[in-house]
Amino acid sequence: MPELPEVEVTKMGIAPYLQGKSIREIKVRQPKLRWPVPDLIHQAEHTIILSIKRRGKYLLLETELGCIVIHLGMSGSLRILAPEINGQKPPEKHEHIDLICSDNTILRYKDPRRFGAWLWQEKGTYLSVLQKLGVEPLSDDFTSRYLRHKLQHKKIAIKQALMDSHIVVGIGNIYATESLFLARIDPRRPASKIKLKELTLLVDKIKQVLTNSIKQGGTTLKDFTHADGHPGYFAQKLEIYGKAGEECPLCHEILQTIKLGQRSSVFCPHCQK
DNA sequence: AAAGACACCTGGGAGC
DNA sequence: TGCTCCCAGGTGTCTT
Repeated sequence: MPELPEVEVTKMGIAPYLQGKSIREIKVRQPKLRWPVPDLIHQAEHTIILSIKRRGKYLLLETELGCIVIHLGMSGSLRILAPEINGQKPPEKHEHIDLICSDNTILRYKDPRRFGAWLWQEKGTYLSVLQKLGVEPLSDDFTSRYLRHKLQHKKIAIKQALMDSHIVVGIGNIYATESLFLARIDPRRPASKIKLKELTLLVDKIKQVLTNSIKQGGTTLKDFTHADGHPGYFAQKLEIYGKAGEECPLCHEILQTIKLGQRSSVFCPHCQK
């Protein structure tokens, strides 16, 4: 499930193959994603990919006329088919979109659950989904003071607040679970009740976990052109995510699982207060 | 304004 | 082995 590190690694993986290339054609085999793929996306055809950026979990392919905005949802992945490496493989099941460059390099999008999105943001206009996003967790704007300000009237659990992209982007269930464990904060606590000192530690752990994860993913970049379609990132080394019922790595008590905002949450009742 | 529920979708695992 | 059931997950939108 792609969270910020996976999207960042994807960006780094595909950028060298796409930057400066001309888009010959965008082939949409399955337009029914989270939102229908807009016809206007074809405006990107015959333009140059100027740069590839990331905002939250969105990838932005910038052209002269606007931006192709890609979200991987929870099962989406991108890979590169380069003519000299793996040629022109026919698309397989769930490979919904090809972005074909004039030199025959293909950016191929696969998304079995179709929770992802391909959108078009015309130059000078702004998609509301992008406008509403909160701060980047790895930027200097993401501080304990910012969090305290955003959370001061929030009664929801701190874990849900961390996963709210209007507050801070890119943190999903995995990294929210992990960073709260590392900061030893109980995920159920009301967001407004977390002390500034705890928020400082939490912000620090979030940045640390995301940075480490990007570093690990960066070692597997070559996989973006592997013929088997491996998306180029692997399960990261996680402390407690997905380990309910196992022992806490710190105190060896049994890790508990609860539902917070319809999402399962693992935590250690002994270490996280 | 804030919080909770819900929808979207498919693969995979559990249980029978 | 094969069927059914349930769950996972991101996030916008609708309801309370």
